[in-house]
Amino acid sequence: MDITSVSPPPVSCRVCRLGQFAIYGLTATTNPDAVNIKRREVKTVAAGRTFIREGEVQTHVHTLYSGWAFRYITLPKGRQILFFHIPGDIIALESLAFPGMALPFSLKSLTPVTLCSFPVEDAAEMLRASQPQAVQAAVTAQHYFADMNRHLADIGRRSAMGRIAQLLGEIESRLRRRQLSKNGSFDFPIRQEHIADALGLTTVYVNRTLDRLRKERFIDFDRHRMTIHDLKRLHEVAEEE
Amino acid sequence: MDITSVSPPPVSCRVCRLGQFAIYGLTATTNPDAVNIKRREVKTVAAGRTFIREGEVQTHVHTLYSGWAFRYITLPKGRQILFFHIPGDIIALESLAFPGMALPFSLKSLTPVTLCSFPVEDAAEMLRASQPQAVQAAVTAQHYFADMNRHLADIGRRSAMGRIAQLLGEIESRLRRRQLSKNGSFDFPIRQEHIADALGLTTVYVNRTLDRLRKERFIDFDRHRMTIHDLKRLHEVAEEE
DNA sequence: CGCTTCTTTGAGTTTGATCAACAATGGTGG
DNA sequence: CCACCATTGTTGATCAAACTCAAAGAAGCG
Repeated sequence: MDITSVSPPPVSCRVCRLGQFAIYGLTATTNPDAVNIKRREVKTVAAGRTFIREGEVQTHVHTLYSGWAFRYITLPKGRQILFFHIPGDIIALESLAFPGMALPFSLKSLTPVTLCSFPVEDAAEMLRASQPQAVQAAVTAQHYFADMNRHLADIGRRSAMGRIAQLLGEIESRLRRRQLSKNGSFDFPIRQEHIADALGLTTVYVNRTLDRLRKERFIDFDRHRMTIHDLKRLHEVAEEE
Repeated sequence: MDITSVSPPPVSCRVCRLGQFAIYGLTATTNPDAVNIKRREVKTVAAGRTFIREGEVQTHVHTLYSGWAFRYITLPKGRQILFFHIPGDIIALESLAFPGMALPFSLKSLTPVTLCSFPVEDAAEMLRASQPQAVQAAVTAQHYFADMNRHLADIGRRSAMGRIAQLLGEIESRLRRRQLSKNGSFDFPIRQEHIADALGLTTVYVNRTLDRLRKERFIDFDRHRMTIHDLKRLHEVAEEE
């Protein structure tokens, strides 16, 4: 892993606002010290760094404590972004499900990033220690795999407009669950190039489509912030196109 | 499950040519009777039937003993085919990885299909009983999830020509590993409509593209059989477009 | 043989890509 | 604080890929 620096004194898991959303969320709520003990490292990564490379075997799973990152595959024709990670996400979940697995994708930071890292075996033990926690973790993993199916379908069948509306809607909904979106307005460090790489479009066309969405008052944005004016209407666009 | 009829006297797993390719393949090779004992049912399904529906919880995992099927999601805009299953494939692998999970997709038969079904718990036990078998099964599952990532990338970034070449190449390679393709020639019960639904194209355009591949002597086909004349060249097309 | 499901072909249209500038933004060092 | 540079975003013109609509041929099946 490409670590830029070790972060300032780690906050105790006891006061972490994001732990409840992590894969060990139940434990984080009922017994934060149990999480704190397992957390071996807190790492920071500068913006724009590939900090996990395709083919690596991960000894740790990571909770994205702050910042955004994305998961991608490199293809002859360019890169395909598979997923955008927001604060509270678990990274390298598959290393937990399949210990020893070589990851089939890389990870790159969009912003400076802070990761809380747990040895795979310790994380697994934490889940095993509590039946309800194990169930919750399994549900998270299921959602995650089901989402992959859906994403595949989204790319295959929707127009540029529909795909972008869908992506924005999905990101907003994930941020909202973490209390990181207020009234449809949220930090948005994704550049148009990344949207293009995630949806199989060109940057130019992403720009024109975003412009249409802006002109038609669906959304507003500048380089740092996105605001969705009418989530329901945006959702309709996503469904219909 | 939508069972059309119970099949004729089940063949013993001892003489099954496909068991070695299943998720319990190692056990099937070293101790076929252990597999036979766990196999509770052999079912047949007529062609063109949806035999597992989205949202169902599976009590069994199934090995596709004969015939082809596909996995799909229904969307407002039509269906998205996620995967084509060939003989020897495991169906509903995720029910084994996550017992009790509601499947996020449906399954439909392309041809008449025979399934060997194992209670989830028995299958899990069979894997646990042998360390090397457990490892092999985990590897299979990993490949499977990695393939999903790749498929997503394929749809996003390739032209119609590239996608079709890629799909044909991948199917041929999977069939070959099961000794179901000889010299690039194999049974092919997939209709052009299914290719379209898998790749996010229209049937008409799939037809024109297949026609181009035929005219340029990459492939030959009629309704039942596909022949790939030069696998390497087809692979190049898949990579480049 | 008659019906249904698939495949094939034609003509015209739309979506999104390509190529090429140029403008705005956000650091950075001086 | 300003000048400079590297990214990122915006716009125009043109082109190609893929879609739509429509209709006619094969194939397969009862």
